[in-house]
Amino acid sequence: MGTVGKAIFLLEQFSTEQPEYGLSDLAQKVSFDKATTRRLLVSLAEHGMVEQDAETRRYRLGPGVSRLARIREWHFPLQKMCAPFVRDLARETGETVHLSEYSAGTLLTVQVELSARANRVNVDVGQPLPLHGTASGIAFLTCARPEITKACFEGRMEAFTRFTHTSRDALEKAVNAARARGYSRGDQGFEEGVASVAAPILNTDGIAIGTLAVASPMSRIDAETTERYGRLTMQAAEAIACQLNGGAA
Amino acid sequence: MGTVGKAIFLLEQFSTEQPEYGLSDLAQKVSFDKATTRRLLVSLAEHGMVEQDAETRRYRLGPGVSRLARIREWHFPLQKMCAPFVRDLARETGETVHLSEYSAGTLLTVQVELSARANRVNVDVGQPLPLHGTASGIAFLTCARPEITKACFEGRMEAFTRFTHTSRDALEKAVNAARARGYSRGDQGFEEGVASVAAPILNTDGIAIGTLAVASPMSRIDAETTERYGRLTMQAAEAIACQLNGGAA
DNA sequence: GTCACGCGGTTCGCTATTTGAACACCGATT
DNA sequence: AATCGGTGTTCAAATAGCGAACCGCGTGAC
Repeated sequence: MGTVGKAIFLLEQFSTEQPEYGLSDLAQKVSFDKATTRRLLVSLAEHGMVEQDAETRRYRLGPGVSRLARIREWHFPLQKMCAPFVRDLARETGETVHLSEYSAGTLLTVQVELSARANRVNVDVGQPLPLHGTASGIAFLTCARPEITKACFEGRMEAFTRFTHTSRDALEKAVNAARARGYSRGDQGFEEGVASVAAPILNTDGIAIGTLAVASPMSRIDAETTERYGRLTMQAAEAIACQLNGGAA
Repeated sequence: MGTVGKAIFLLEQFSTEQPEYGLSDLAQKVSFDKATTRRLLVSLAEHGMVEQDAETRRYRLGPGVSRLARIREWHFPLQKMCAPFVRDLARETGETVHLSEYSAGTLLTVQVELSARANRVNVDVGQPLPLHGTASGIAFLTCARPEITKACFEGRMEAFTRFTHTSRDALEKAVNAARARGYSRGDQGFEEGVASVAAPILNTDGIAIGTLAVASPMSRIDAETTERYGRLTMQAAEAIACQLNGGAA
């Protein structure tokens, strides 16, 4: 791994559950030398990508990352643009809706609108979703760049539940079915008792950049509602794509 | 400059005005070798910090930066938290209000609420504000970490207008006056015809992390309104700090 | 058509940067 | 005061980065 790879790897250790690290913690977690870790952190800190608490000496993400993100959101306002669609879909279905964006091998949850019901599916912002094991992932694979699909098919497929597709064959079948249908179904592939539908959000070239998904407890779901949610999700994803790309159209 | 420094420097070239670069453009802009630039970009792309348009082959900021920013905002929701205060202050004053956060030597504009008046001051999100030349900067310096103040006093002070403080003496006087007053005044130090007041936002240690500022056209401002806006800004900044740090309190 | 230019991308020997074990430090805790 | 858990620093060894020169491709001039 190159030096910048390591530096970014450090940044990626920070999460909502673990937003701060001491030097040694972090060095151990990524198994770099303490000295190395420190030099990287100092470099990052010089540019505001991390900051060190003056008192506790612990490190956390700095203002620099927010700055970069604002620049990106400025000319590619995925989140802002999708917010109303996500809300509407959540209202129409009464279920948890989440929006994900593809990044470096997985789908990252960007936005979540939780169901108002007591029995609901919880998804966290920032949570990565495996391509092979979720409705979102399968929807994404229906229109992903060939390299990505290939890498996914050829990689190891972890089994999250006893329903997870773990063979290339099974996955390919699921993807093809989803492609034909226009939306994907995920039956407890990632978490037992959860059924989802998802549709890809396409860019101008017809390549998926992310997905929109509805996740419900199995108990509330039958073939008919699945179909209904699937259609709604698909329509919302298309509307998003339309606004993202065309503007008007 | 170390390798990670260079990598981040690349990221910092992207801005709202110039959100995309070709390889050669970028290499020339930062004056690195093309090969170097490319290697860095590839490393960054592997982690989603930049992405390359499949068609035009140009590079832009990737989803990775948004992800990191979301993690940061999650446990340090500066922007979300400040939004209502910024709006209220804008409503009370009828002028443009902007919130900045300190990062790597300057204040970065995080949020702007523009005045509804036709004749108003415009500030862009992401715009960096020099410490020595703006009301925000001076407010920040009243409670900055000593190293920062020192570096600023000893560094070169660019003159943006004929009113900019360019000597250590003048700046120090302005900072001291602001500290005594509780808020800073900036009279056309950055842009002619613009008068601002600003107050620092402090962390638990009493160190400034950012500023809140009101910017008005000179024509609408007199000593009395300046004083009024100053007080309002100060109060809002204190309220923000209180909520950021204490929670309740 | 073809020539030359500009562009993205790649190669490979040289060298400077990074590396990490060992060490120094500082503040709590016993 | 001695031990522990942590941050931060040093320096010879080695690894990773560097960049001039290179390829291949598309484009526009002539």
